[in-house]
Amino acid sequence: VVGGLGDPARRGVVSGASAEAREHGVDAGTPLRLAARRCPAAVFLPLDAHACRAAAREVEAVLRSFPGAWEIAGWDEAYVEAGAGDPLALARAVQRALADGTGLSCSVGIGENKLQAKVAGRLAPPGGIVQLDTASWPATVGPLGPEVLVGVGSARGRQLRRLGIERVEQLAAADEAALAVAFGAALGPRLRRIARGEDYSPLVRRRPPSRSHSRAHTFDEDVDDPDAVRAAVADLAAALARDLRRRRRLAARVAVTIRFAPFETHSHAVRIAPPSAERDVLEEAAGRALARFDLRRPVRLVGARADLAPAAPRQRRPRPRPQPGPQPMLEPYLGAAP
DNA sequence: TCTGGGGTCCTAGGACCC
DNA sequence: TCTGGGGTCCTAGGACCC
Repeated sequence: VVGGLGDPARRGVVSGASAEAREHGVDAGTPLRLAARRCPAAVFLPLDAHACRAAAREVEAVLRSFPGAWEIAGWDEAYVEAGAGDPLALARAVQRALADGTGLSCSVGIGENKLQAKVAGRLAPPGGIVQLDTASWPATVGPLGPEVLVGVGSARGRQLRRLGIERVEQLAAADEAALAVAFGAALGPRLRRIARGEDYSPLVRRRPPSRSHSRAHTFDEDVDDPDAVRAAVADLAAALARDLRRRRRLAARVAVTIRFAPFETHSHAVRIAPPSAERDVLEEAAGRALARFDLRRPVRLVGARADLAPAAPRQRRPRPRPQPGPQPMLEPYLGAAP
């Protein structure tokens, strides 16, 4: 069982578990303490982010060797464009290349768009391949619970069931106006399109620059000393400043999150002008945000987030110097008046 | 049972402006 | 004194993803 610090006595959740552990009801997301109770014989290992990142890069290198467009969608997920070729043959070739190049196995989902491919991947057994298309979608996915869809987790699944929608095919046929009332004008109709396997999102070859960066820490035991909370937030702000300087990004806003026991989460944010990655500036801003909380309750988690100023544009060729000669005259500014 | 860490996106509501 | 009808922007919270 891999997860957290690898110590089931400490707070953390399971990242991944062997088939043997999964038979005991230990799966990704299971609290480590519960995992130890369900499967006392399990060996617990810490999540090794460096090893995971290194493996992800190896996988990426293998995918790059294929001619089609590809999109990296996380540490253990990617899309490859099959083009006009046989997608099943491509899937097998990807699996072989990954096994040869990295020793890793993967499951593959095939679809006519990213949504179908992803849902197919969810249905595939470890190391297996599942193919979906618009024609087979209703029979294969229709009878399943809505949580199989991307964008429907436990909360929306619960809400759908409250509306009497227990299967994907019911969501696909649901009244659009009713969905808009329940989920919002944009999200409601979109959920219905997802249930129909409709998706026109393009492959994203280049990851856009990140919009935020955050750090958080859950205490092993709830903390009711406000000074200890303040110290933890200051540490997070300092770590954030280091991260931002390494990434050459600036914070335009700093938000502090406090999760009170047992599990109630709130956040406050303050603006930083001009944007900065200086430790003092971020610490001061985090302190101001934290001051808006009433800390007379035990705290379970502290978090600090930087909302990033737009990334500096990449260096380009120097622009040609402005031509000498008459400059265009500026429009005289006229005050708005009725 | 007791719920991590790092992200993104969407929505509701309020402030503010004309 | 009690009050419209557009907008936009910001914040906080929630849901989802891996």
